[in-house]
Amino acid sequence: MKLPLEFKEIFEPALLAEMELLTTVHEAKSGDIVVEIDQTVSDIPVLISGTMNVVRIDPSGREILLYYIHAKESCAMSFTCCMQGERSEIRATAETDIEYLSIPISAMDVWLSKYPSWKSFVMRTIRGRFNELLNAIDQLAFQKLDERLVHYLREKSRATNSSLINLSHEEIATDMASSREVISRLLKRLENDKKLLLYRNQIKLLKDF
Amino acid sequence: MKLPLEFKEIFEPALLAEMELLTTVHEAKSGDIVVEIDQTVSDIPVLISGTMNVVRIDPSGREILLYYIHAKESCAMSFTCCMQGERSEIRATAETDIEYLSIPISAMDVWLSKYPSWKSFVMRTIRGRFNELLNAIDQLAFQKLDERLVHYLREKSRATNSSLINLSHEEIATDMASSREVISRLLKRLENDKKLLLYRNQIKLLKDF
DNA sequence: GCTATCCGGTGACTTTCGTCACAGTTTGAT
DNA sequence: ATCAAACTGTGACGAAAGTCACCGGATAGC
Repeated sequence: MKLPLEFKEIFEPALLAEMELLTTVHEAKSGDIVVEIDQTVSDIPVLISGTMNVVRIDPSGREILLYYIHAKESCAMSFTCCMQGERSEIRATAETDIEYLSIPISAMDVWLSKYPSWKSFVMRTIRGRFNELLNAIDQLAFQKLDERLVHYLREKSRATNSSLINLSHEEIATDMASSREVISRLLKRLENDKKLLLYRNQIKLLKDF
Repeated sequence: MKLPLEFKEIFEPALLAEMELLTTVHEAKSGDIVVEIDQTVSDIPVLISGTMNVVRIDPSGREILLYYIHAKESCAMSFTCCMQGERSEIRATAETDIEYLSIPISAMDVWLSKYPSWKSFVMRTIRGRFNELLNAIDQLAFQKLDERLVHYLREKSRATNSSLINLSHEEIATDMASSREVISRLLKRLENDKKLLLYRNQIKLLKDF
């Protein structure tokens, strides 16, 4: 039995049985790319454990972090994308070490008609991603960089389940489509405000962050 | 026969027959709100003719235009949202006078399992909206306001199918989450560059816009 | 016609953010 | 141990965008 217990609460028994037959469990190490941009997606990952991050790289190569995918969630863009045989617009990377179920597109297509619990899972996932994107848009359109930085650190902390964040200022700047010096300064201000502590390649979030 | 010819190319005959029975055709005037924020959506609009716009209003009331919906397209957010009985996160407004098919959620749910052409329509729509949102994010994250303004005017022109744009600078500023004075100045610069002509409540885009 | 309101234009100023330059420290490779 | 590379900190400057103040002209309602 490869499926985790939690899945039994989400999916109906007949579907679980098919899953046992048709899907495979994969692992990836933190940093591994799971879905690459321009790749034609033929299998859909559903996360069993760990976290993935999803990054957009625009046509001229500029990069920005969109959101995280947590356990028991999946990549909505991949659904819709591979169902039409299109290429991925985003990159999904393992944020932590992860385990995921790889679902062949053929199965996913059939299940959509056959199993209400799968249909509802797909719709829930898509809805979740829409909301994350709207969130990202709110952030970009309305928040100043210092607020965005706080939000970024909170999400990162949640994604890695730790108040210790292992990133250089440069990496944060890339995720936020900003520049290293600006991020350094904002972080320094947060440190002065006793919200966090700065180390080399590491940030410790304090209680009242 | 209420369904437009174009739909026959998209949907299979059996589905078209059900559509005739289960759906109703509605009209709305330019400016009418079709889907309101926080509204629980029980019917999904599929555009027959005209254009709708989709606007996000963040929790603190700030507003930004996300994208347009053209004929033979639908509102992906509504799909996923109403399938879960959730409330809408966005507002859809008639940009021009429109005609649309109103599809009860119950039908839409059944069709998803029953008709491949409907399933593929839904997936195509969702994919399209994802791409529009990614587009909006690219714009916000990477483009300067003057480039965004040009992009905005192009899209508006496409949405209304006219090179004459009837908007005050204030309205444009709202759509772009910016301020009136800034937009006025940028428009003036575009006029000096012979890209457009400015009138009261109206902008005429020139050939080499 | 008269007036209140809306709309566009513009100068002056501030804030926010990005860029350049450079320096000191840590780290890793040889 | 030495040296190069990576990381952080910071001052100085500039560009982009937002804000404030005010103006004159157009428009709509009466």
